[in-house]
Amino acid sequence: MESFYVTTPIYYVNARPHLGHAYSTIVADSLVRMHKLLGKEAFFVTGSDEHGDKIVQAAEKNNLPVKDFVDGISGEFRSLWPELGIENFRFCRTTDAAHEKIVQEMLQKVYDAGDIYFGEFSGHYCYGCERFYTEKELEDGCCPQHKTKPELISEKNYFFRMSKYLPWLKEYIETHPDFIRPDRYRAEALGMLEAGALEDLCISRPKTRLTWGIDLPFDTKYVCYVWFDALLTYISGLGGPQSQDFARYWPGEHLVAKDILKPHAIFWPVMLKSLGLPLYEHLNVHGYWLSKDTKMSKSLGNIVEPRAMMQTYGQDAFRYYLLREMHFGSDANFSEETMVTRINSDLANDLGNLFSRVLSMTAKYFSSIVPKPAAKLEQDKAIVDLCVQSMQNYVQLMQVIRSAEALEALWELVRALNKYVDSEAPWALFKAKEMERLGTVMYVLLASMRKIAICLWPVMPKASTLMLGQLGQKADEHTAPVKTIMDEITCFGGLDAGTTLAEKSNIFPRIQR
RNA sequence: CGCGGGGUAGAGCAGCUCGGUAGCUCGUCGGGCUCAUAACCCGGAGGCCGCAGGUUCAAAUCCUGCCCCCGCAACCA
Repeated sequence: MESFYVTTPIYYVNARPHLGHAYSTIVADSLVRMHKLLGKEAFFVTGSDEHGDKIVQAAEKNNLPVKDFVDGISGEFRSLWPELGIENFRFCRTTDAAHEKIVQEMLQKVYDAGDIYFGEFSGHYCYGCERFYTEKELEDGCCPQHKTKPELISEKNYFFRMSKYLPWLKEYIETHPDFIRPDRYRAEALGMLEAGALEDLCISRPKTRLTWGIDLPFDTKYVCYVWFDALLTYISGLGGPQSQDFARYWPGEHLVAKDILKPHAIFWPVMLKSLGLPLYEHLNVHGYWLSKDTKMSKSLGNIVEPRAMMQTYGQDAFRYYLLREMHFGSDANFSEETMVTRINSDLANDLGNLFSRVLSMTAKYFSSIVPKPAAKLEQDKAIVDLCVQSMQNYVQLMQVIRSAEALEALWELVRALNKYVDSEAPWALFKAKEMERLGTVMYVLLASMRKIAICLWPVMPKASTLMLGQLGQKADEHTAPVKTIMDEITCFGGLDAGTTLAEKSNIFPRIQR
């Protein structure tokens, strides 16, 4: 059986989960479900990044021991996902003993390969902030926080010979056009390399400054830099390079937001190269959810709570909205108003109403039993063709994480079916007692609806399951409804005549404003 | 000249790689149907495609300049 592996970022636990985290993770889940629908074995790794300065500071602010603090936030992340219909994941914490062990092994390996050296670094250090500032961050030569002059201090640290691999990386990105996608972020990454401004990466922090981290195996007076630690989760989540899962699932896909492009586009490939491991397949970079064209932030008070949205609008509708509204790569605006519009027009009016009208007609005309189709006319064949077309586009686009376009492609079919109902006017056929023709029309509709329900499982697992149930199909939200969707694309049947259906349907009620 | 993205109907977006009737969703106006969740279907109105030049028989699409918005800018999640 083929396999598929994807990761979300390993979320930094200095704050609670917000909309952006939810989006990344929902995309990962829908992608995994899509691949399961293609008959593959698939899962994703997500988790929490728990080391570093910021965490220690956040814990202090909350008057909690660091361990208690990270346990709390990490737990919040972990428990949120199932509420959003997200499953098929392994949740990894950078404080897990297994992870720490692998990080140390990897550090030792890079060290032994001669890619780590001990050197001196000097910079503007603010004792108040306990961090270095760059020239440009300083305001009139002073720390922007404390308005004091930072001290120019030198510190001995371990450096990773990143520069050695940068020419290779540049060429790799140039010769692999979709290694980083969409294209704009590939250009951005090349820009970082172009500038020639990247130097070797400092991968240690002296314990005099920070103890909350993983010890360097070759010098216990230092802990590991958080990114070096966190990125390795993508491998430790599989059990490390020696594991069976690694052999089976690596290389996989990465899913990140644009703010962490650099570590994933530059640091990580170089680390993998130095470790002698295969590079990931693709780095898939998405944009930000904005609120009124502005970045969401705690200080502005425009943070969107995913749990609250889910509770108000429902898990499926929330997932649909996020996956339909954001064109992967670009920023998108989040607002409840546009969400309600989407839910009402796409889900209630187009899809929900289609189910409602067709099921109630089948109840009226055929006592809710799937009729046997007779010979198909031109207009019926057109629907069958469109089914193939839409599903092909949908599956193809979902795989490259263009869910907005994918859903658009599927909705072409939904709209065409509503149109077909109108043009074929089953109620007129019924009045004219043309039962054979009526049976064909209803069959075409019901069989198409079944296809749509199957397609939607990755996006709306609960609704998909409900729809399939109403169509007399066995389904549950945790298991892909068919062995492989490819078989469904090539053959229009799949719904047996004689199947008993639900008498009515109200899966997506309109939201009254 | 730091890097990158963007400026297309009232709103949100696609089209730009490979020039040739400007497209989609929502909204709006008019009509149709009656199976349905006041839903569905058809038709209309609405755009000098940021500005100014250039190339071309022809430019939203290629080139040049300018204006405006947004993000990023070496240990920062």
